[in-house]
Amino acid sequence: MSSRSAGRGEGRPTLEAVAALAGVGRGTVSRVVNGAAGVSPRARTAVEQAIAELGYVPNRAARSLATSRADAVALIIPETETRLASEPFFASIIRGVASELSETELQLLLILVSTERERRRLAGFLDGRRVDGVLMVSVHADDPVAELVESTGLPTVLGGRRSELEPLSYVNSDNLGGAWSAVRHLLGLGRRRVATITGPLDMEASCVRLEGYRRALEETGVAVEAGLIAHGDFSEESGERAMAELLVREPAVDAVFCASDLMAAGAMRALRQAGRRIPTDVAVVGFDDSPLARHTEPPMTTVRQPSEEMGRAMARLLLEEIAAPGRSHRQIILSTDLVVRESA
Amino acid sequence: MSSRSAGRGEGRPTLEAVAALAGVGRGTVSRVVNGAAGVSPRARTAVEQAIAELGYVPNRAARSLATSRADAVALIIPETETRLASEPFFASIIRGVASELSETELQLLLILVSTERERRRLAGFLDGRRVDGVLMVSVHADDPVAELVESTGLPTVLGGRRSELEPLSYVNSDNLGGAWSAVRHLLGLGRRRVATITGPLDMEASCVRLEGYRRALEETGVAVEAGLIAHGDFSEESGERAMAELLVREPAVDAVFCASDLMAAGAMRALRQAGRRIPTDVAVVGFDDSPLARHTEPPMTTVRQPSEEMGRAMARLLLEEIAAPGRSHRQIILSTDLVVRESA
DNA sequence: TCTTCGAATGGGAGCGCTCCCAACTTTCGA
DNA sequence: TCGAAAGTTGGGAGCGCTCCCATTCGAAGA
Repeated sequence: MSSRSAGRGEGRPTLEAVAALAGVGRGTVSRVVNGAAGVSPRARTAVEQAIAELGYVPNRAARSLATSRADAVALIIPETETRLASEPFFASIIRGVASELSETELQLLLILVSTERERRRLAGFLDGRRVDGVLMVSVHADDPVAELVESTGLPTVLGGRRSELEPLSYVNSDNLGGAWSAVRHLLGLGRRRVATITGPLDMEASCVRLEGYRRALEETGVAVEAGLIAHGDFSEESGERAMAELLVREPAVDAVFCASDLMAAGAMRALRQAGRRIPTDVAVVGFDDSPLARHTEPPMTTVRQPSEEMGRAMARLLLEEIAAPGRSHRQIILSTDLVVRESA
Repeated sequence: MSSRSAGRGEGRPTLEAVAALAGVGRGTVSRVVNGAAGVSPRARTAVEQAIAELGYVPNRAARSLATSRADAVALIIPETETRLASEPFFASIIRGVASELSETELQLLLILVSTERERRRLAGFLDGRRVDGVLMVSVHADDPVAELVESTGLPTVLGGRRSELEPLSYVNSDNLGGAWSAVRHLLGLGRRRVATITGPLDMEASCVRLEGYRRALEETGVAVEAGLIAHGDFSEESGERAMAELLVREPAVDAVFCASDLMAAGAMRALRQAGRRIPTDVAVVGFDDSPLARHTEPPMTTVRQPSEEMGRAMARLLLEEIAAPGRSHRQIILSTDLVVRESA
């Protein structure tokens, strides 16, 4: 009605315009738009018609301002370009999160943090209350980013945990069981000099996979030897290097369990260079079941972790946490399973 | 000053609170926060101190509402889960975009569109003016998503183009040159029965790569034979299938240029199954230089396209377009180069 | 027919920020 | 010494929505 808005020409239709056209008040339109109860069928119809006619779409900034909700969640990936691109794990997580979120009104903000600058920027961002919750994957033990997020008090769900007493909600895959079954498989094949290449030990997943390796060995009465344990950082190069070391240290090694497919691929390369046949001389098992595992020569036996489902579960948990902020934190463990191909 | 805000306890500090503490007006604080000129050094200092003391962070929703800017851009990926996870190309694009954007105040919204529902949701979203601009990759010729985006009139930059007369701004890699040099390399190796496995022909990149193949052949005086051209859809399976077909149709084939690494990996598998040695019997070249290319057996010769740089360039172009909406559209072509490994 | 109570409704009062203009200072040249 | 010009500053008026309360309208019960 105000001559002001009439004079502004091309502005998009507002709630007020819809109300005017439908011949009702703003409150009623708002109720209809938000699906609130207490609107007569007649009014509802009139409003819906007006909305359709005007092509009205609510202005989110205005809504956010009024409700102090952001209608968005952030997915934080504190990793380098290399890992992001080389590990399909992240893409799967993203996909899972996105698909779960697509059922809701929430937007997905992607935040990659690799430099110190980006970390500082993140701090300001989170304080600006631009998101209702945070998802974060690939958390290292003393990750300053994780601590930053935790300190904001925003609803948060991690993919993986920082330690056994992780205070935040998280979704994890059964790393222990996965590693255990991989090594059991190797032992079942009659291998007795079973080595392992671990991931970075400041990540809980790495430690737990190592623990699974240990337990499988112990259970079978095979001694755990320090010489059979080498360390990597999940990258292919580190796997290659670690395998080369193992070969020097323990020439009799006849199997190796790697904490990631990428490292397993590196290990396979090192083995090939050393003239060892896979799996005849040395059996290899990876972890992740990334697409890569099917391309190696021979195709890799590996532990599948349901990464897309992890993303979905993370999103679901976050939604719950946003809905009921008081509730205590929860965790979800997703099971893994061994995919037997030809490398072991 | 208002007793209201005093009574509200834990609300985050507002512009007004900063103004009160600094002993200046709202306008002055706003100017300082936004780096506008016309603030005396004294006032500026006082405001900065107050900001630091209060830990003030501007509320973005309020700013958006007042300025009708969203301070965010969307990256739309209209692809299936499979491609997203299996092609590191997307991850690199994301990384490039994110890193370029981290220099600015803009947020990155990631939108994956695979289902019809998601597409409809996207429409409402874009109309809601929740972003200042749109980035979109993997555009197919008659992509309804692209048309949707185009119809919104939002500043838009594509990764790849839909056709030669693409009206929107875009960043592309030199598909023609890349394919050309790959095939020239094969010919230089003395191969004469050079096949190609194309990508989906509703994508311009696929057509152009095929055109590069043709030209290289023609220039060298080698006839282009329909029988040597097989079609895939960028997936590994399609590459395997296409290679199998080729082997049946043209048993004498001695080289194959594949429009993606993934298809090349599939082709290699088919060759292996057929008992052909790579590259002795059949040389293979891929396209992308994805991490995968280094893992195949033998390591794959492929055309590198600078995907992260593509993401960066897209973001830069979009920033320009947002800053100067009137300007005519632009395009950037990034060069590709051949990475020679062992498969050719 | 009159009262009572719940359902439906309109619209004021913000949410926190930017924009812009009027007003106030300072600084200079005449 | 005075006025103009330039530099600063404060704060009103929104941006479009939600929240909430006062009001209105009906229908059911007495």
